[in-house]
Amino acid sequence: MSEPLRIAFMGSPDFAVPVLAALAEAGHEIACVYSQPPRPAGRGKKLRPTPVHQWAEAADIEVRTPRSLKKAPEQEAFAALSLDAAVVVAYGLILPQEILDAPRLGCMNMHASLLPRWRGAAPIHRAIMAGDEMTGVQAMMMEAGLDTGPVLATEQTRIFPFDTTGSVHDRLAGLAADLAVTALAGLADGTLAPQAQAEDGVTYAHKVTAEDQRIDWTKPGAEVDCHIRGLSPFPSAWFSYTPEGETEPLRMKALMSRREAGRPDAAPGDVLDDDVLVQCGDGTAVRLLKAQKPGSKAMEAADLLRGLPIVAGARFE
RNA sequence: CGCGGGAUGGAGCAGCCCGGUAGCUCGUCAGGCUCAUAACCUGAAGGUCGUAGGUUCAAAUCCUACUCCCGCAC
Repeated sequence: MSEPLRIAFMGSPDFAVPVLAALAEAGHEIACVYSQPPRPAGRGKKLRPTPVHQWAEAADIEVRTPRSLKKAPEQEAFAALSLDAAVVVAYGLILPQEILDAPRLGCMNMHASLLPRWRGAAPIHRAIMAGDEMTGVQAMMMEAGLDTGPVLATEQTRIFPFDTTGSVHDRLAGLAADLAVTALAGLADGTLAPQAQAEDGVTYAHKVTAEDQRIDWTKPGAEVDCHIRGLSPFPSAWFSYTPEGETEPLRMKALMSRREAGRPDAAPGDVLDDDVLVQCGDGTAVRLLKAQKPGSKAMEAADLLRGLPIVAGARFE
């Protein structure tokens, strides 16, 4: 193993936890963990620390949760850590130049896309929603711009037709954990040289909003399929369905799908058989393999259909 | 005290408002039919109806508290 470094870790969601754990496992001294402040979340509006926060607390590492790093006192406190490096993974705060400059080796970010494609907040979602066939994680040196820094190391993975944001997320988190350790070592001993990102092919992975979630059955089957898998399991795609004899529509979540052939005479949103095959806009269809109705957990289509009749001729909106 | 939905054999649900023998679809097991089958027929096993109290002659059903789950909001 390489020289142990004194580092800070900055991250918030689940995705960042394996990276933090791997760095600790590799023998680095985690001087401090920065994470988003606990926010009211979940039912009941309880304050909930981020997954990174919880992990660090359990490991008895100091956790700081500033709202911002733009003010001098926070920056001084950060500089006072006398760090070799900072590793940043989905932290959620802008790092001002003063912070970026403080660690001896700089700040290294782990990003879940093949830059310069999908700079920004939701790279995994956007890659799958766009139908990308390849993605990956990259270690890069942070600059003032949004995910614009030079890349140290890359690990790629394919996106399969059966992948969801959840499955790719977990795969990339594992890759990121390993890559962070080797990239940090390479950065420290100078064997890895940062390479500037390509100037072409820049796209931005905008945060997924509530309006992004509703399924538009008039879109081509490929898009609907990618939309469903790209938003699964979180925040999830949904559509509206009013069962026979009911007046209130149900808000149904679609969590897994597969593309299939449609029927030339069917309209988008029509259910074509008794196993939730749904017509899309370009004459192809999408079969729902996993879905969720209000009040219930996500279910395989077969389980769902036992309690909720959806037969050929039904219609999704 | 953010709003709402839910917990019933292995799975998904109905029954609850108007208390009184536990029901449906599927799965499992056994047998039958069939060249054969995830098909069909017959039969069987499997449930302290989330937990704890209360009301009642009697509670899945009414009342109270609690636990866990789901959606919205965030």
